[in-house]
Amino acid sequence: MELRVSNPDQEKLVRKLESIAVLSAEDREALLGLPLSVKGYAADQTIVFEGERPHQCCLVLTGFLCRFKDLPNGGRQIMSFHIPGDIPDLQSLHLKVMDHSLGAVEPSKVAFIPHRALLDLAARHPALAAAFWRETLIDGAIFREWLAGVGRRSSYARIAHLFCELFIKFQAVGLAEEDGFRLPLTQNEIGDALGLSTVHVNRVMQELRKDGLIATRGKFLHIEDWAGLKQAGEFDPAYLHMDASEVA
Amino acid sequence: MELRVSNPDQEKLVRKLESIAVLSAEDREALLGLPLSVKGYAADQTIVFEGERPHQCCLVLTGFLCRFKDLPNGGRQIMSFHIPGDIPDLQSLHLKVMDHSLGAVEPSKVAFIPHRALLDLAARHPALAAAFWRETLIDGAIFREWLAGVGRRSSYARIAHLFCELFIKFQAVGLAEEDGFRLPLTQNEIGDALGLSTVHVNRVMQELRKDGLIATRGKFLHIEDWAGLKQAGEFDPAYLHMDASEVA
DNA sequence: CGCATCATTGAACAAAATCAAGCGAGGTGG
DNA sequence: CCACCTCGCTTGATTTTGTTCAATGATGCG
Repeated sequence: MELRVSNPDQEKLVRKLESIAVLSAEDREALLGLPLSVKGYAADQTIVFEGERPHQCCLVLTGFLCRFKDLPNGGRQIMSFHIPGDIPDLQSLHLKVMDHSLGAVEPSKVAFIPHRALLDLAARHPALAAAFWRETLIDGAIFREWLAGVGRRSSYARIAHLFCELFIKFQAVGLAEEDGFRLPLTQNEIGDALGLSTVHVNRVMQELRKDGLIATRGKFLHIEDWAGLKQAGEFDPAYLHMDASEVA
Repeated sequence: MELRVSNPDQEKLVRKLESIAVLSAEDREALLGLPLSVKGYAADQTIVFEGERPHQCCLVLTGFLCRFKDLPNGGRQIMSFHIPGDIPDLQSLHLKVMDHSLGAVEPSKVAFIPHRALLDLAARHPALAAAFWRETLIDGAIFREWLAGVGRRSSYARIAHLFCELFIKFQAVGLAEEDGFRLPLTQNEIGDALGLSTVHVNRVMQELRKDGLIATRGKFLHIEDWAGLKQAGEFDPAYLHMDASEVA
C-alpha cells in the first residue's frame, strides 16, 4: 500500500463501469481522480477477513480473486470470482462488518480506494452512485444464479455453467482467446465454488471432455463446443445484466 | 391496484428502513408521502415474472412472498422469503429486466411504488438512497449465506438455519411469539429453498423434533431449544446486518 | 534432483433423490 | 351434518448421486 498510481489502473475502473452504465465526461474525469494505493498479493493470500471493518474498497488490477466463507464444519464456500476491473467489496461501503472473506486465487495486484473518496464521489456524481449501486445489484443477481445452480442443477450442469460464466466475463475484459481462456482455478477450488468434492469435479470434467464440450491444456480451458456447453449448463447470460444500455 | 392508502402502510416502510439505517424527521416525512397502490394476491400467485421490466417496486404489507427461478430441468429454486416491510424487488430500480420471479407464498397484500417516485426520493434524500442501497446489500448478504448453506451445510444444519433466520426476521417485525412463530411454508417449499426434496425435508424435520429442537402444531413452529437450534444450524446472525447503528 | 501441488483412479460408503403408496385434517357441496 | 376431495404430510423400498479414503501419476519449480 504505497505508491500513488495514475493512468492505466484507473482506466480499468472506467472501462468496467462503462460496461455497466452510461457515464458522462465529468464522471470519467472524476473516476480518474480517485486516489489508489496498490498492493500485491500471493496466491491463496487473504486480503480482507470476515469480521473486519474495512475503510476502503479493493479494485482488482491483475489476477483473480474470490470471496468465500469458511464454515464451522471445516468446509469452505466460494461465493464469487473477481477479475480485473471488479470491486469485490463494494458492499463494505454500507455494510460495515465483512460477512465473508476476500482472497487472491492467484498472484494479484489490487488497488485500495478509501471509502471516504468513494462516498464523496457518489454524492457529487449521481450517475456514478447509480453505477456503483448497479454493480452491487449485479453481484446479487450472480449470487441468485449460483444459488439456483448449487441448489437445483446437476453437477454436470453446474460445472458447465461456471465455465460459461467465466468465459463471458473474461471475454468482457479482453482476457479470453477466441476458443477459450486461462482458467486459474484448481479442481478443488471449483468444488468449493459449486458445492462439490474435488474428486467429483475431476470426474465430471472428464465427462465434459469426453462429450467434446471442453479440453484442457495445462491451465488453459478450450471451449470445444460453445453451444453444447451453454446447453449443458442451462446457461442464459441474462442474469449478468451486461447490457449497459439496459439501464435506459 | 386501486385505492391510495396512507398511514398504516407507509409506516411499515418507515419502520423497516429505520431498522436498517438512521433516518431524520424529513426522511420519514418524505417516505410517508410516497404514493402506494395496494393489491391483494392469493397463495401461489406470481406477482412479477422473470423477464418482465417492471416500472414499480413492491412493498409487502401483509403475508409472505418469495423470489424464485424456475429451471429448465423442471426444478425450482427459491432464493429468498419476504415479510411485511420488505421491498423484494428493489433491485429492479437499476436492473431493468427481472432475472427471477416474485410470488406470494400465502395470501398477501402488496403496495406498489412507482420507480419514478423512489428514484426522486433517493435523489432528494441521500440518507434514504443509502438506506435503499443498504437494503439491497443485505439482500446480497443473505444470498451469500444461503449459498454457503446449500453448498456446504448438511441438510440438518440447513433446515435448522432457515428456521433460525425466519424466527429472527419475524421477531424483528413483531410477528413472532416468545417461543416460535407461524411458519407459512409447506415442506415442499422448504425443499425448494434449500435444494432438498420434499421427502427429505420431512425426514430431517422429524429428526429435529426427535432431537427436541423444534415442535410443530399445525402451521405453528415451536422453538423448543433455541440454543440447540442455533448450534445445529451453525447460525450466526451477523450476516443479517440488523444493527442499524452498525452503519456509523 | 526433489519437493509440493494438483490431477487422476478405484473401492467402499453415505446422503439424498425418486418412486409409489397411504394417511389425515380442513374445506366444500349436497 | 356428512361424504368427499384436495392438499400436504408421512412412510418404505430402491436407485442415483456424490463423498470419503487412500493411493498413484503428473507437472512444475527452486
